[in-house]
Amino acid sequence: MATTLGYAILGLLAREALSGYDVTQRMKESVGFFWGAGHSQIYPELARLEEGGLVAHSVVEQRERPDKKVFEITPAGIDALGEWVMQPPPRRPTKDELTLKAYSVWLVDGGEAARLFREEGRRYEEQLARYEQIRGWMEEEWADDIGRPETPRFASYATLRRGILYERGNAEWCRWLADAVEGKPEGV
Amino acid sequence: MATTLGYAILGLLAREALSGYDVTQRMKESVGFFWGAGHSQIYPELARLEEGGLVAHSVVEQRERPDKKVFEITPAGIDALGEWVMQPPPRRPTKDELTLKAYSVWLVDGGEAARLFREEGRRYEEQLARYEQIRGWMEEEWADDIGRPETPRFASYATLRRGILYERGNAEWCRWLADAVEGKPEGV
DNA sequence: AAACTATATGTCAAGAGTGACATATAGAAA
DNA sequence: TTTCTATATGTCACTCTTGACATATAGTTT
Repeated sequence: MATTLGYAILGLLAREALSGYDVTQRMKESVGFFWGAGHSQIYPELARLEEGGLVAHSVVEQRERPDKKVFEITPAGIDALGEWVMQPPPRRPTKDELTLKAYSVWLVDGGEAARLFREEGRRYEEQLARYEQIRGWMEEEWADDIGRPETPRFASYATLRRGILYERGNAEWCRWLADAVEGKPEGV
Repeated sequence: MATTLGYAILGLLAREALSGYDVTQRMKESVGFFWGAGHSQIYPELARLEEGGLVAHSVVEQRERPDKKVFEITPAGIDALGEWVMQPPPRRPTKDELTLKAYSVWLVDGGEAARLFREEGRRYEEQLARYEQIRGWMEEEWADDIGRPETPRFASYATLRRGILYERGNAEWCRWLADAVEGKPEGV
């Protein structure tokens, strides 16, 4: 019924009612860790979801800000989201531009390549540190819900753990590659 | 100058001259581990690369098969590829449909979710096993080149290591999540 | 004889995604 | 006073990507 972006939005609205602007913000933080979209994709997609009866909006008038449309997920939306969750996702090729660059790294100077991959590794480590911090916070503040798979907090925690493994793997690989192109032997 | 797909193709042609059909096959194996494209994207992209002077083709007549166009990278193509490698890639959001499903996993039955994530975990483990096998083969057969960052074999080995960390992280996470939605405590 | 597979090269329509353009309110900063 | 930032919603053109359609040779299988 909906597109993948549609299900990403439904995943947010299943937690709380949001305006298109709010959805756009969430796409830069929480959900943004594993899916992405700009507002130019989000507003039309919300309209399509409403057309399909998966969400409904009401206008909220504001005094100190422009009025906004707040979207709520419908029972049909909850059903559609739950059914989509259980379908095994199609196996699409991972597209990783940094790995693609590594594939041609043999053409360039080792020292310069080391600089690039060390810098990229730093970025992954920074993101990893942010994730680890959020994880610590969640494990303290959400201690009870994290053990309950039927809560949205458990699901958020699960996706965070995925992000941590991802960033850690990337950071580790960048470090290894930077060392290797500089001629340092493995494990030093 | 070229698109990311263009650089993926140049990365292949920097190793050996290939027909469009060959490039398509490589996109399902080696390069396909971190980039993807069907032939309907590859043929027009090869034409664009040729227009830009980055590749050149010659027609090879065959008796038992249809004739083919074999593409070679030009010196300008090598230069463009090397320059692109050194540019830090734009930070695009990781798009992982399985993680997106995990974000809404709290809506569905724990037992059914466990089945899904265990099955997906198996797929990652299978891919990991394939990669580990290739790694073992490379470390035996390519032992000398793997220590030389200026060889294409080193670069291929580097991307394989990235793939191993990726699949391992995914498999580990799927196992953890399947256990968690079934109510099993951490580390059992 | 017909169907299927592998090789080989292309086009086309539709959908997904990006970045720029466009407009509006209101507070805060320069 | 002007500019900047945050909130708020939208469109548009362009590019990227996917999947189907299209054609052709030659060997293998049914």
